[in-house]
Amino acid sequence: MRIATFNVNSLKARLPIVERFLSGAGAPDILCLQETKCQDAYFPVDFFEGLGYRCVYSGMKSYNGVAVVSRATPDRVSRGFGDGMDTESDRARLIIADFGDLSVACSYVPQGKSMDSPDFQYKLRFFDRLRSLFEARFKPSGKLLWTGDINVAREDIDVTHPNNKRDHVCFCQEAKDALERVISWGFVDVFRHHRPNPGEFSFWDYRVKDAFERNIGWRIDHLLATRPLSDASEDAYAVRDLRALERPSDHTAVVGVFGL
DNA sequence: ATGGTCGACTCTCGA
Repeated sequence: MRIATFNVNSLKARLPIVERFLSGAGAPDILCLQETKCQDAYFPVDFFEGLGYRCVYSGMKSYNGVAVVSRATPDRVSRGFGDGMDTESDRARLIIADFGDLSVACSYVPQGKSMDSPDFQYKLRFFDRLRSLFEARFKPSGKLLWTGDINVAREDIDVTHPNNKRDHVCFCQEAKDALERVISWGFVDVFRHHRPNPGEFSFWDYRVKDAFERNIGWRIDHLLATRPLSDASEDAYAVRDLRALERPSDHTAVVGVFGL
């Protein structure tokens, strides 16, 4: 089965691209969406059901918003961390869906704005809360995929110009350390396992001229799998075709193929 | 290359 993650930067604006992705060859069985920017009351349920998919979602006005779209109906869904401290933003940034013994955590990790911003502290806390949630609800010996826009590039090969980004909220050591503390709970970077070479990106900044054409990008959308799940992984790839369509998102979809 | 653009929504913010 295929599991994909895609930061759509407004679901409404990207419906034609999502439709193409879900209708074509290699359509994912499970698609995790971020930055839907869509309130729950307006989520396009009928659009997805018309394509043969179920959907669960957690959005808010204007910003954030995540969803899990799937051919199968999830057995259980949770929104936010459920730690008694959830804000509207938290609930619109994390949704977990269970499909039998497979759990899929779809997250939109806060970007952080700048290292001296309170938003950056929120980002660091977000990672800590994710680790606590994984510790409490899951086991590294189970099948869990943590995916989404994680907003951290792990290594120098995950960005085009690493030396210009040492103070960036998505590349500074503090952010990397926070991500690594979650990964060290028991995740394998499935995409990097299958694609060891530089130049594999999932995000190209709109503000950089011809960023996609020149491949000036970042790998910040991740597929992180517990060992039993990564052992079942057969391939992973970024769907560059979606960027060739009209009005592309600044991210593209990243797909993992699993022998499940 | 965070100078730049894009989307949602207010006339600016977040990314």
